[in-house]
Amino acid sequence: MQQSGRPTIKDVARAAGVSPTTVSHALNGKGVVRRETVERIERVATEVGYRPSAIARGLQKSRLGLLALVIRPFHSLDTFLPEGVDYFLRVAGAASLSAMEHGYSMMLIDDPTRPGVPFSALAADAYIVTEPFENDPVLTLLSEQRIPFVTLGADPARRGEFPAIDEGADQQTLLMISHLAEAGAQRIALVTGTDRNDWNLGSKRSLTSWSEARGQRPLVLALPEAAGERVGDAVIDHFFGGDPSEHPDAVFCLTGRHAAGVAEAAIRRGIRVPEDLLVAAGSGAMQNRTSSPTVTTLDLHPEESAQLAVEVAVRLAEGRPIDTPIAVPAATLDIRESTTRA
Amino acid sequence: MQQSGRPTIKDVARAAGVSPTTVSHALNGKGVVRRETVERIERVATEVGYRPSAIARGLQKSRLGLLALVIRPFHSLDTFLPEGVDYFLRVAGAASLSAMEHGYSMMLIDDPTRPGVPFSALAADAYIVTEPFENDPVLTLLSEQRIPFVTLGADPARRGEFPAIDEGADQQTLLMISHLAEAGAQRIALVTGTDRNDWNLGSKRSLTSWSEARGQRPLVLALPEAAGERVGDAVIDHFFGGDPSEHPDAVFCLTGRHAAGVAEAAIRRGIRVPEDLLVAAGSGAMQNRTSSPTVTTLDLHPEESAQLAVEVAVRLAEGRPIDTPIAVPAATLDIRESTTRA
DNA sequence: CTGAAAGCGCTTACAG
DNA sequence: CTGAAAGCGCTTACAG
Repeated sequence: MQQSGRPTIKDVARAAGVSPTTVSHALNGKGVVRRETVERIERVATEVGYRPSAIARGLQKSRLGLLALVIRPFHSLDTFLPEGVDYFLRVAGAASLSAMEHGYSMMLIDDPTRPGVPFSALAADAYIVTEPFENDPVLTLLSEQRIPFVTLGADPARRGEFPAIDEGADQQTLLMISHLAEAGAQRIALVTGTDRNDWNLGSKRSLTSWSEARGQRPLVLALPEAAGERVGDAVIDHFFGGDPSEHPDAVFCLTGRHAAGVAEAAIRRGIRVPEDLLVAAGSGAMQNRTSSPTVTTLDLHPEESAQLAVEVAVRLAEGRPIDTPIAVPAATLDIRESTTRA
Repeated sequence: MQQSGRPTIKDVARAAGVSPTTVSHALNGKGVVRRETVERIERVATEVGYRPSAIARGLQKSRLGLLALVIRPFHSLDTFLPEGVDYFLRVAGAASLSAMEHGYSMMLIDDPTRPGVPFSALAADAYIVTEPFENDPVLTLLSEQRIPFVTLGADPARRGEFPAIDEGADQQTLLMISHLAEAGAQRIALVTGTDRNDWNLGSKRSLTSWSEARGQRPLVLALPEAAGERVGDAVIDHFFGGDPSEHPDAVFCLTGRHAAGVAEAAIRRGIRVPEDLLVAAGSGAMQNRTSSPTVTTLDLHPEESAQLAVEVAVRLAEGRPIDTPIAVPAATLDIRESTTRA
């Protein structure tokens, strides 16, 4: 029956005394097969432990039932994911679960344009690319190969060219700026990461124009995402080094860990939070809710976005139309102690 | 050339004026092909944007270059991953990265024994199953189908039957018990989760025999993992309700979030931590390092374990022998304020 | 050095 | 209602 490996459709056919065609029909509910035959085939199939090969089937339809999530900053997050970088992992978890609900599996991959990537890394039916870089080569590759994809956040240089779940980082930044201003901030500094994605670039643009509209020199500093809390002193040194009239009274860090470090460093150096300095984060890290003071963050709703991305990816994989523009979950504020003055 | 979809090996062959066989040989460095021919074929291949189909290739070798990570408590973690459940996500991240380094992609899947799972969920070359349940049907399925797998933690009912990265939860528990005893604990209570995995069952066994050896009635309580910090009051009520001579002076919670809740509830109710009560966690959550007091945890080294699991899975997928027993990274202690008396 | 043929395990017109 | 045949895109003996 099964000489070396798994039983195939032929084994089932032989054991049931029918042709492979009929087995296929019976098991897939295609064509017309007599009731009894179907039942016999099903019985035999489970007896011999038959399980159709996803690969062989994939070859027909050139679809594997596989989605891929490209976490763009995977490597800048460091070989081992630092604790507290919740955002991408929450996206990955939600996306995987959601994919299964749609009948797909989800692959987690790094950059598929690197030489020597596994072939399987390009075998997915559709791709979700999180936080693409400016002119991201991954998007270029996928679109050249006509492989369907959707991005989570836009390629800042090619916004609108590709399907995207994208509220716009500038939009999100504005939400936080307004909150800080309402909370009393006159001079807001921004700390971004260094990856050239929309999240970093768009926020900078947004803060810059806000500052300039008020006749202020924009206070912006870019520091590596992976540096985490360690950036605290560097940020304080940078913004509180020179002319006191140029000191910010609020610091908005795009990453939660940067914000945690800044709040800690400020307090350690006698700058009270929130009395002297408001501190807020773009993408919340766990410690922002437990630190003292707790830190105000944006909630980017990673799970909802991931679910939406999966939905779009599935439609693309199946060649079905997508609703455009895609309605995106809007960022909301989690207001905490660090921006709440008594 | 490429009528509807991607170019195939035939398109390349035609464009290069050779047979598909020669293209295959040239591109894979198999057989003997003249230098110039190889170069011409390579040139043509990139010109037409040819990329071999991982699926077709997979059909030959019945290998896709795909690994799968089955996160067993995926659903008990809830549809959306609660923040702070670091452990499994760190495993997932490290495993995905490590897989790519070995030339494989990594799929994240939920229970592949559920009816209606995508076929692709069973198409991986080898599986990693994290924290299998007692007599886990996933392991039964995989082993029946002769699909290679390795577990992260053992099936408590079938320890030793399958390849496993497994230090043994009882071992790990003992490490923490010793620490608590050294820190002055006389009576240690244990709070486990409710999944029937080795982590929960082995710890209970370990604490039970330790208590009984000292002539004490074991203090053990099982509460759902997903309840998180909310269990705090229930735990305090349970252990501090009755006879004061039976009150614990240390609580060891297997999950970090349980521990965070217990410490918070204790303090709120006038039980000082660590003076009156030591609190510790098995698997650290982020907030354990930032809460006040910070909470002592075990470090289970999820990244190293994940890497090791990938290595084993790859060997299994390729039919290579594995070193047994597998040398496992030992849990270590992260001693913090909650178990440090002045 | 190169290619025709068979085959991997399925599905899908098509014919009976 | 059932099956023989072709084909999905590759690889791999084998023959020339």
